[in-house]
Amino acid sequence: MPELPEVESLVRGVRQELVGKRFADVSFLRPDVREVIPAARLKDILVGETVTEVTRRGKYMLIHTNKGALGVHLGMSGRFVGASKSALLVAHTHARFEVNDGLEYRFIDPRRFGRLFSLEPGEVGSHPFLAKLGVEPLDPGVDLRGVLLEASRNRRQPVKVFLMNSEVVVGVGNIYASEVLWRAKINPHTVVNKIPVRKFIEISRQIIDVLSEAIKAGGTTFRDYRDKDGNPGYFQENLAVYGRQAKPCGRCGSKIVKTTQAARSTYHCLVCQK
DNA sequence: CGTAGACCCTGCGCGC
DNA sequence: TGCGCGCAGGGTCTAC
Repeated sequence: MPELPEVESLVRGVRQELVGKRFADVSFLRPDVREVIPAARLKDILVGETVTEVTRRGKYMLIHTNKGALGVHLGMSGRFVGASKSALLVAHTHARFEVNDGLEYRFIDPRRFGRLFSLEPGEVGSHPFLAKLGVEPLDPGVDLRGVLLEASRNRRQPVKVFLMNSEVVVGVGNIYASEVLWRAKINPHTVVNKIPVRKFIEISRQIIDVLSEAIKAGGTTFRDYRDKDGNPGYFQENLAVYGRQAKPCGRCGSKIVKTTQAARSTYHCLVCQK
């Protein structure tokens, strides 16, 4: 469900509302999501503790206290939404994080591809889920073009699959990978180490531009992404190819085609993406 | 080491 | 109306 812009939008909202507040109670409605939830450790880290900051690493949201952090990944269908404590529970609500003034956050995830886990203080760089993640594309200190170029040297996979490899660069998921390549006028099926070096400037620039624009629009709600208030994002109105099979390309008017790569849908224009 | 494919799980829209 | 099928913003594990 969420890619980097959706998680970033969520993180900003949660940060604004939670930093400085204290968790009154935390409860888990089932023992596991994707893995077993470390319930006792999370209660120790959160209950009675003040939220010091809310951060993002790739598609992970991290809610910190002085005792450690709660890690949240939304998977494909996860939501992390604020609600009043007395509001009815919707199906697939797996965890409740109660704050001290009648508010709580709920983790809802029908497919259970998401995860809830604990981090010890200072473990952001070494936790098994985070340690192997690639660079943050929107970090101004990152030479994105250089990283992509270097990582592509020994790879023979299609460029779209390559861009979705979170061990190289985080946050580029199935929607934005197609969008980036349309903007860069590159066919998603092109083997990545056959792409001319000069084109990596354009690829990296479009990654940064697309993700930045999507964050400004509050993310993309193609099916069911929602922010902490249950509101959708609006970037879907700006999608050039994703979900637009058989519709005209906004640049050349040719039909957008839908193909499959690594079991995921890919969209591109046959004419202007070479 | 790099790559392809299976797999995890539930819900929804579609065609019949 | 009811049912089966395919598909869904992700990530990990295995076999080659």
